[in-house]
Amino acid sequence: MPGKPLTGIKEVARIAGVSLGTVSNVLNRPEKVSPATRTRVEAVIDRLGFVPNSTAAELRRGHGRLIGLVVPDITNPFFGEVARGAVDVAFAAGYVVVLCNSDGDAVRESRYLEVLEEQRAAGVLFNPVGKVPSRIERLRERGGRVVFVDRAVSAQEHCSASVDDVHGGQLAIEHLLGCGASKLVMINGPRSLRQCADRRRGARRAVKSAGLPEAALTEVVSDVMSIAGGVEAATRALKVRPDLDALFCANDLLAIGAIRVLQSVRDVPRDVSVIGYDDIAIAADSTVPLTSVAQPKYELGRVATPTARLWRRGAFGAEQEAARESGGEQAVAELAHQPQFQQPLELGQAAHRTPQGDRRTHVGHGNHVLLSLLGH
Amino acid sequence: MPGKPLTGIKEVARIAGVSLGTVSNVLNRPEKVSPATRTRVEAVIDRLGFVPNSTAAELRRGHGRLIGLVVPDITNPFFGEVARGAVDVAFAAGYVVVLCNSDGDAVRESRYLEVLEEQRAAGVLFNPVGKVPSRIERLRERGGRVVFVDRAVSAQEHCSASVDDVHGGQLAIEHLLGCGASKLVMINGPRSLRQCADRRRGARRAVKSAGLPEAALTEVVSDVMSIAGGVEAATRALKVRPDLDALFCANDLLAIGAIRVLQSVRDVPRDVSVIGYDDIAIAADSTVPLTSVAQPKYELGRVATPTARLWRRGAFGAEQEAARESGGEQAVAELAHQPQFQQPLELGQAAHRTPQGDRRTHVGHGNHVLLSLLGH
DNA sequence: AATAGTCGCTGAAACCGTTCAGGCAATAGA
DNA sequence: TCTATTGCCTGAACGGTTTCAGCGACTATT
Repeated sequence: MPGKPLTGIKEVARIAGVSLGTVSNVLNRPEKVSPATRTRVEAVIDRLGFVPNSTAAELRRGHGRLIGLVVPDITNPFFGEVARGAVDVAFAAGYVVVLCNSDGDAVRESRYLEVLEEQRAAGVLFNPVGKVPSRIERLRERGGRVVFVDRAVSAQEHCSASVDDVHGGQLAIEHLLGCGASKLVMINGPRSLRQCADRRRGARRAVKSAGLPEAALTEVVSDVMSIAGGVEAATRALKVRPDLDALFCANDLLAIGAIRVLQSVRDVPRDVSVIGYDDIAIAADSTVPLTSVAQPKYELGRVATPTARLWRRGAFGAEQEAARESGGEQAVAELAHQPQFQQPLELGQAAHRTPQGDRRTHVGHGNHVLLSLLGH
Repeated sequence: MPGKPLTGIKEVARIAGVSLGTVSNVLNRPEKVSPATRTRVEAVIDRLGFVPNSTAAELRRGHGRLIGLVVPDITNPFFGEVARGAVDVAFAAGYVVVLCNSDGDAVRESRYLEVLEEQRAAGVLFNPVGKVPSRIERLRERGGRVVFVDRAVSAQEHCSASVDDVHGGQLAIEHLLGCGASKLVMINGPRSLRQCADRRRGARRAVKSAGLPEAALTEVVSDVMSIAGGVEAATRALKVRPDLDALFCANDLLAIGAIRVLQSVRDVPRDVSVIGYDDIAIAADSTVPLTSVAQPKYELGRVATPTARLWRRGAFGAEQEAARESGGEQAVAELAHQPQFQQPLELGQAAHRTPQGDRRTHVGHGNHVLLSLLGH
């Protein structure tokens, strides 16, 4: 059944007339082998179609080349982009990303962490459904590298990659005020999520800075951050604040839902300005373009991944040292400036041309990813 | 550095006062162990916080519990849904899905297949970027299970899970004709993709069946099946066929782009009926709901996965036998009727209520997934 | 009472790379 | 000539689990 009995390193060594160790060196430390021998061994490898068995290598090394990405919903374009960023970086380094879709279910999430532990994963990129599960502690004890993505947790406890959501919330409200609005509504997600709490904080701060009374901003909370949630919350918002002239939604899906409702009552965007958060592609390109606070989604994945992969091996040099010296303080690293992150990204303040004209603006974080490294 | 030296099965055996084999049995074949011993061993496992090392197990077994999912673009909601289906099934069976995003790049795709081979993946779910790469043959020779997803390939050569796209194309045109249209345009993807060719074939068939001349349907091809592609193709379509009164797009992203263009010239959907393909969630929920041919996306992933996982172990009983007897003929299996696929799905012919009223219809394949099993 | 079968368990082999102490030979330096 | 140094290679130990022949003890069959 299993085709030809797989060729192993042993067979290669025998045929090439060298020892096991030499073949291994050709594979992993070519510079240690004389060109002549190397060529000969490589020829045999090709001829035999030998493919190294990475399970064996992992067993020996004690850990694998798998990186877990645990997210609540991979069909959400936001996480899709994060995943792309993570996969790209991981892949370039010879690692493989395991997609773990917890589907908003804590049990499943926990089971995934267990599997990753069994697989001796090299690292875990984690966006928890709710509270940080205790299993994470176990994983960490065993030397597993865990990085929270888009979920700042106290820097004393964990590594994380996130953006400054307080700032984001502030940007959103400033944009709305710039449109001349004064009767503001924010449709928020559950405040137990750090991001939501932060965005709200920023929003309130912006209101205050503008010299407006606190009451100028009404908050409506939706349990689910989906289109359906937006529909429901907007309906409530119209009851609570029928005269609203601007709407800030904690993510784009909420905004899409909300706009659907608003449209049936008011002229959007003439009478009501709307701004979302995340800047998912579909929002930019949808039939009614949506203004949104851009997040460096792809970049979040990109930045978090090397941390999960090689944190502790000193690859971050200065940053790591800084974090270590301050005994677990939050290190703010603009990784965009490091060589491995030099690819230009089209984020930041940028107008976006649409067939309907420039109805849309990105209000962005640029590349500013907060990377919190823990002194383990 | 690596916390406490990980407890192995050996340690557990020693402490519980049994042999290695017994611990292994407790883990994998509990029924072979007397209740007394089992409880004792389990207690030790708990106490020590022992987590089996699956790399070792995989090395011994000769294959892993990883299933590769290779797709051109995971941010496309279509593949997102397929992934969900695959992950759900795989997970329930203790397998883990590795997300491999080839990003439309054949080189990267090939590299992924290599990694999966090195990892001795249990199976590969594959939606190739272009031609079927030769590496697939190698993989198969080694006993790797490969299943093509949403990409029917000749049944003599490979397993695949797909839907009848000829039928889908036919459904689409029938819907448009039912709306009273007669000047039809189809915006298609590259005809080198089987799906696109099939959808076109179905469309032409429907035109013919309705007694219309072939010229009633004009085809416009877009290289990329994205929103941007739709914008571009629709612009061309308006030039070629300015009087069009109905539009069929080979996927929803194309349709979204096309509608944006059409809207600026005509009243959609009053003057021009539009139908997409895939029925991605965002299309259903977007500000302008889009009629679409529903595909059982999630189901495709669900059905393909067990095939990749245990094909050859006889798990499909009758189906497998049938396929084997006919020496590689295409076996059409309505797996929806098998116990493991009994969860009801809301697909098929169904009206969809939106705030704007019933502007949207699913025209669907229902659960009918074509599963082509190969007699290896 | 002898034979066969079953049950629960043991212990060692096998899986396949990686690693590392060490060996050998050639070259450089004294 | 003798000692270091360096470059290249060897080969055995190792890692954690699964698998399987086999063993002793007990039960059922004849």
